[in-house]
Parts: sequence; C-alpha cells; structure tokens
Amino acid sequence: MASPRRIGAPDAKNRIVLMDAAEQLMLDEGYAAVTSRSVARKAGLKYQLVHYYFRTMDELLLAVFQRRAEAGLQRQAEALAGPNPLRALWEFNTEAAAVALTMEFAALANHRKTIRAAIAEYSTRFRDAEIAALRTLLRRYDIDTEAWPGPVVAVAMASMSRFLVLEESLGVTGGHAEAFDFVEKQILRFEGTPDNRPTA
Amino acid sequence: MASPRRIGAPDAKNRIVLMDAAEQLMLDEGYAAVTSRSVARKAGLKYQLVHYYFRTMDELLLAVFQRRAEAGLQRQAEALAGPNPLRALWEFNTEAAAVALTMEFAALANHRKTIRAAIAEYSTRFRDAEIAALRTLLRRYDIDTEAWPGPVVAVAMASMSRFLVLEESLGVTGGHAEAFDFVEKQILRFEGTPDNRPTA
DNA sequence: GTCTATACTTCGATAGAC
DNA sequence: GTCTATCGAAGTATAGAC
Repeated sequence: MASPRRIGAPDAKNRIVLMDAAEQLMLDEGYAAVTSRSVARKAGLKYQLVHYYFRTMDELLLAVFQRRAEAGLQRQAEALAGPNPLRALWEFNTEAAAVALTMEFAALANHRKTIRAAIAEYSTRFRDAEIAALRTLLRRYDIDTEAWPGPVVAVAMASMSRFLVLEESLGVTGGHAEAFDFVEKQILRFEGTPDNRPTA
Repeated sequence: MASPRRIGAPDAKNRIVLMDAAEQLMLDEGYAAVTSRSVARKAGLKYQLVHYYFRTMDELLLAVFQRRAEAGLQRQAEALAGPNPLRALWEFNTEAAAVALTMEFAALANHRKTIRAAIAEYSTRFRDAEIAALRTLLRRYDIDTEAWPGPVVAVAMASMSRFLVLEESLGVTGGHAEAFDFVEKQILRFEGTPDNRPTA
C-alpha cells in the first residue's frame, strides 16, 4: 500500500495553494472537475506537483475536507458560546459556500471510503455539539423540552438550514419565504435582534 | 448543435435497459461513475450503443431523471389523495433510494445546466403539490395555521425527511431517534396508525 | 439495430534528470 | 522542490460495414 515515492512537507506553501485551488474547483464545477491537471492549472503549477504533495487525489480531497471541517468546528463553538447562540447557529448553518461544499463532499462520500469515514466523524461531532448546546439553551429560554427535545430542535435546524440553502442554489424557492420568516420569528422571540434582547 | 447522426427510438427496449443500468450505477457509485462504457457493461451491451440511443451522456442522465421524477409526481399525488396523507407523505419522502438518487442529481446539477433546469422544475412541482395539500390538511386537522402555516410544515417535512435519510446513509445518526420519534408522535396524533384513526 | 474501427482527449501515477 | 518524459487506462463521440 505504502509508496516509496517522495512526498512534500505538510506545511509547504504550494501544498496550501493546491488545496485552495481544489476547494474552489469543487465549489465552481463539482468534485468530478477536481483533477490533478485542473487543480494545477488553477494554482498556476505543473500537474505533476499535485502528485508530489499528495499521494493520490483522494488524499488531496480529504485534506481539503479536514481543513474546512476543523475550521467549521472552531467557528461553531464560537457561535454557540456567544450571546445569541440560536441566531448564530442558524446563520452559521445557512452560509451558502459551506453548505455547497458539504453537499459536494456528501455526494463524493457515496463512493469514496476515506471521505465517507471523515464526513461521518465530523458530522457526528457537529451534531453532538449542537445537541449539547440546545439542551441547555432550551432550558435557559424556558422552553418545554418535553414537547421540544433538544435533539429534535437540533436536527430540525440543521436540516432546514441546509435544505433551504441547497434549494435556493438550484433556483427552487417554494415555501422558503414562509420558512425563513417562521425561523426568524422564533429567534426573535427568544433572542431578539442581535442588538436588542427581548425583556421576556 | 443538432447532429445528423442516427438515433434510436424512444421506446426501444435497449434504451430502457440502458436507463436502468445508468440509474443503478448512479445509486451504487455516484454520478461520476456513469460513463458510456460502465453503463453498457452493466447493461450487457456494447458501449457504442449508448451513443446510438443518446446523443450525449447528459441526454441519458436527463432521461433517467425525468423518468423517476414523473413516476414520483404520480406516487406523490396518490399519497396525498389517500386516507392518511401525512403518514404517506412522510414515508414517501423517506424512501432511501429515492432520496439518494435525488441528492446525486442535485450534486450533478451544480455543473450541468440541463440537469439543473429539470431539477428546478420538478422540485417546484413537488413542493407546490405538498404545500397545497398541507394547507387543506392542516385545516382539516384543526391545526392553528397562523402558528404553523402550510408552507412551513411542507418545508420542514421535506427537509427533515431527506436530511435524516441522507445522514443515515453516511452513518450519522445523532438525534435521529428523537427526531423520528417526534414525527411519529405528530402523525399518530392526527392520523393514528394506518389502520386505527384517532377519535379526536 | 448492432457491430468494428478509429480519432481524439484527458486522466492518475511514476521515474529520473536538474 | 520542480522539471521533462512517459505509461497505460479510460473517456466521448463518430463513421461506416453488416
């Protein structure tokens, strides 16, 4: 399995450049467009360099995913620790680029074992953090957690946010205005606007 | 644009066989694995025949999508017209194969114009039917449509069902048991079990 | 309707010189 | 660390014989 081939340092500048190019390509044209040649072209390098920094294309894709996932976990933690966790979480989960990239990796995961394992691991960590945060949050806002358990609210928020963003990117908007309005009302009710917390 | 090349009849048997093979490949290995050679191999035909029945690979993919979408609209209409529309809609939207195929096409749509247009069109028709049905349904079940507008419930059901199925296929299950349980309780409340309508 | 033959492109990956 | 050179495999698509 292991190759005796030489490999570039993990912190080399060109390694980062190649990862940036791969990520951008994935967003613009989908994972199928991420080839060693296309990545190198976008990075302004020779395509053989891709194979010098990454043993296989899977290794490159995996590195791109892990970098974003780690950064995402960091940002999620900050959002949940802030003064308006509900709003911050919703906004974090409706970032168009992040959702698009996640969907692309999810599609890729259907037939790439290593990607699949990485997605499963990070998704679980994201979900666990959301559930833990929502449990305490719902209690703080005096919400009936018998009728609205934390895990249910977490799944509902995660699914609706991603789904709405995904559909909008495809040009589908039926019911979106009402859905966004509904979510906004709930957030307003418990956290008000970012600058204006409700008194109740 | 138009080619003078000969093309097979739309109802030819091998055309159907090729579409079946393409669909199965898409489910098993993702859209990137759907090539003229792989499709023909699975169908037990020469790969040149793919180009005889379909001018381009896009045309094949589009035909596969449209066939499933039309069948789906038909089944959705039946579900919504039945005695337990809420349960039927939920079950219809949580069919693993259908969700997987939809997600694969959604990913494909990011960089294939013709697929994108088809997805947008059919998704809108699906959503419109769901919203129309839920509007009358919520009224029938005496649900406060001020607090729970039809479009909001439609979007929530559509997003949660697909999201849960997608995550399970990746091996992510955090919060799923609670979410499925929550949905089941709501359906039970308004429609009971399939054989046992509630009295209230 | 199905076949052979073919043209052309792009891919991942490696070896070895500089 | 980057280059040239190259391999073999796979892809889309078309022409023309049968």
